[in-house]
Amino acid sequence: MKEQSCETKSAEERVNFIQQQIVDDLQAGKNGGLVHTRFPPEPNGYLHIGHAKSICLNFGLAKTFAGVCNLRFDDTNPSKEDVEYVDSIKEDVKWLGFDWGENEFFASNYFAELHDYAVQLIKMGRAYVCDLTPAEMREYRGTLKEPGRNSPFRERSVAENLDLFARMRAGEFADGTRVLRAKIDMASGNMNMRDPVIYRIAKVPHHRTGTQWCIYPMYDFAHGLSDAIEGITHSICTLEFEDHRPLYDWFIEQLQTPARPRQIEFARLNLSYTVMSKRKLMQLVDENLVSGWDDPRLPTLSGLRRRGYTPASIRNFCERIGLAKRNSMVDVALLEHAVREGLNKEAARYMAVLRPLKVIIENYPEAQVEELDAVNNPEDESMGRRKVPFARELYVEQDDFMEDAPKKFYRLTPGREVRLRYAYYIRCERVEKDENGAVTTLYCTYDPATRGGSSPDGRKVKSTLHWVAAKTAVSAEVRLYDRLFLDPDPAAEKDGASFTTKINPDSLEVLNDCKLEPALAEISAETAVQFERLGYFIVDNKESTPAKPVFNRTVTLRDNWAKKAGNKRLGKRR
RNA sequence: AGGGGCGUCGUCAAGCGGUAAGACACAGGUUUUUGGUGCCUGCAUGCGUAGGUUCGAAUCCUACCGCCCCUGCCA
Repeated sequence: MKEQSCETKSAEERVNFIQQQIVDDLQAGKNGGLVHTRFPPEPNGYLHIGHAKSICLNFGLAKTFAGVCNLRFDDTNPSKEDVEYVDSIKEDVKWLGFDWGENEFFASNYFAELHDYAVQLIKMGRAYVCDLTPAEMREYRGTLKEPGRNSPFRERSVAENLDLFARMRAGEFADGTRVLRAKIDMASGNMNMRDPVIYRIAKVPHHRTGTQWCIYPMYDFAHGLSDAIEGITHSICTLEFEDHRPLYDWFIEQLQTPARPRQIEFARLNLSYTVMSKRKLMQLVDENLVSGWDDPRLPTLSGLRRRGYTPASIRNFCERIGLAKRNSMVDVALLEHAVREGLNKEAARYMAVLRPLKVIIENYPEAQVEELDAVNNPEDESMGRRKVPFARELYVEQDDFMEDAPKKFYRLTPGREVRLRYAYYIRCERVEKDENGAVTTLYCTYDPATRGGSSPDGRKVKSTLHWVAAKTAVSAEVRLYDRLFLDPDPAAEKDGASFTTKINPDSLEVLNDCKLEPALAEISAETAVQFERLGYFIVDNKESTPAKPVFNRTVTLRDNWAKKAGNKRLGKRR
């Protein structure tokens, strides 16, 4: 052991606790050396970044152990599920970058087998039909501190149970009048073992099996047995299912399934400044607090996609957050870091002015237009260069000019010379204001010797501004997104106030008169770009048109100036 | 008569009896035609608390304390 500690594992080789357990199983010779996982969403909502953690985990495990990962829809409750969701789930998993090949399954495909397993349990005397009402059943169940009582129907004969269950299936009884229960232990400290319901009557058409069934299996019964049917070796789920594990094992043990899957639990992802539960996401959508499941402020995969997050950045994020069993809250700053890191390398740079301020270069020839040379991505030579038109009338950012500038402000101010990126040094000579005293136009002069952005005399300039030539500018709408909630943990509702009261009123700001350099008109809806000095943006995949381009801000660039200035007026959220 | 889990930096997270990795955040510095990027530096004598075992404890033992989950015919 001493020897091993000498060759300590590198960060790359370090494994999380689930990988460790799989390695242990493999070394113990279990499952014939195979690893087979599954990602089992219920098609009753859209996937979010918490699901991404699970997807990356399950598909990742399969990959590292040369195994397989199934996509299985856990569709055992037709009243809540819909094909709309199965379609969106498939799209999202694919987009995230995972391929389940032929391994697309549905728990509903196993309804016949599951039914047979239930019959088998009845024959073994391990399941019975119970006529208690839901209220009665609750009463019989006991409480956390007190044992439950046996149902008066617990000792029905096998023959009677078989008959009743067959008639349940045949549709003879109304919803809620009878259930099939496993006969385990009403006195168990684990509530899940107090004769859990395994089948209920629901005369509801199923999105895949139609009206073929009017009884549907419960999660605990269906899930583990579906795992067994598919030959899953490691069934990864979240912490709240930890005390369902004895039940999971019980069904598999009783029914002596050929495959013996093992359930392992991990802590689900919580992200600061957002909500992750399907119920809460659904509420935001239903109450029109957001524009839909793909609202760019939501942590849904469709929302993140529309916001401009890349699959790679999300996978990267999932890699970095680690895996453990303690409940935790990951700082959304880590997600933002992951997307900036990726986009810094990949995104082409362009110039766009969000809040235009007119600049007139008085000594620049009236009709002249120059094509100036610009680098597409300083991080990646191979992305080449482009031409940007420059002319007498330009727009710069309102934030980049201050008439009475504090000493630390080194952008444009009267009398000061700054650089227009890839263009010239200009000096602000005077300003024009409207009747309210607001600056409307900057009159500047340029130095023709500084073409390209550097001066032959080596003269320094305090800052470099982005700009767009007025004549050739493309007008666009730009949507500035910020975190949806003011509270780092809106779901906690500590003060008793609903999470919906903590929505950030500034989570969306729509700018209608933005000016883009012409090259931006050609950008496709899938291509992330950087607006220099502002952030990363993407064409809105729903509402942008060639006539009226719409860009969404994915994330701002880090901004030390705004941080230091510590105030909004000086351009905090640009 | 309760059962099941979890406590290591502001936030995640390694650590598996040999003397506290890493990331994000934060704070400095430096480079820079993006106040971006990159680079450098700093950031737990401490691992929920208290005892114990040991040459040696975040790791083992005991007792406390704190937090999360469980009483759907949801998953």
